[in-house]
Formats: sequence, C-alpha cells, structure tokens
Amino acid sequence: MNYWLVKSEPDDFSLKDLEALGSDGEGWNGVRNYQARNFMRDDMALGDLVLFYHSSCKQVGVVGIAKVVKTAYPDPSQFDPDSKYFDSKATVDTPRWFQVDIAFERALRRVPLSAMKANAKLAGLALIKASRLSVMPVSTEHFAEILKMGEVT
DNA sequence: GCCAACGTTGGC
DNA sequence: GCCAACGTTGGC
Repeated sequence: MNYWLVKSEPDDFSLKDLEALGSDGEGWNGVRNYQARNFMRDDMALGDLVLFYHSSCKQVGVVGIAKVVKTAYPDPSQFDPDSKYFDSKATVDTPRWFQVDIAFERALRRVPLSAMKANAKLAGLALIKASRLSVMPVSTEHFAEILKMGEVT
C-alpha cells in the first residue's frame, strides 16, 4: 500500500465535489507535469489512500482522504481540441498524459498547511519542500501523522 | 494581486 | 546540451 497527496483548488473541484460523485469517483485528469504523471502511471495501485489537499484558497490544507479506484489510463482530455488540457503532440497510439480514478473515502478535520509546517515529524514532506507538484508520494509515517492531526477528537 | 519558485521551451 | 526567457503554481 502506497500513500499519496493530491492538490485541488476547491473553487474548481473540492472534496465535497468528490464526495458527491460516490464510489465511482472522478478521473484525475488535467495533470500536465511529468513527475506527477509518472507517479500516477507507474506507482499508484488500487486501494492506495490519497490525502486530499485544498490549494490556492483561504484555508489551504489537507481536508480528507480519497482512494484509488482505477489505475492509470490515458487522460482523454489530451485528445480533445476543445479542452484546455488538449495536447497536440499526443495521439491515441502514443498518449502523453495519464490519469487514475479516485473516490471519496472520508473527510478529516482540516489540517492547515501551517500546522504541517510546524510539525517536526513532518520534516521532509514533499508538500512542505515548496514543491509545486500536484501529485506526490507521502511516506507511511507522514501519512499516519497527518491522519492523527486530522482526526476529530 | 504580488511575487518567489521552478518546470518547460526554444535558440544557439 | 546549455541557459535565458517565459509561463504557471500557489502561499500570502
């Protein structure tokens, strides 16, 4: 079992939006960063748990947990000329971008970015290392610690 | 809205 | 293959 973190702008797509989609979840499309793509394409497995992070908003932080319900397949938006994610260099035979499906698992009490930065146990977390990655791995220890911080007591 | 960080592109 | 210019992300 691997653990992950994905970022989403809640104005665009929030945890509540994911929850509303039920157990089929959502295709995590539009990722256009090679490192993030490689994580999804090569390493994400069925049942992996994913911290859901709200970025670019008033209250940034981890707000819940999602689960990988479908492993990597080509991101259809790369083939759609009307999509803002269209990539003219991608073809059906040689897709460039991949996505997985994730579904809502449960909400957490929000764990603010500031609290994660202040927690010495979370040193080295990719999120804190100012990475602009939108999909990143999280160690088992870091995942457990963030979960602990987000449990409603 | 500002701006720092940093990934990507393209000329050479 | 280097590196400057450019565009995007994302916290504040």
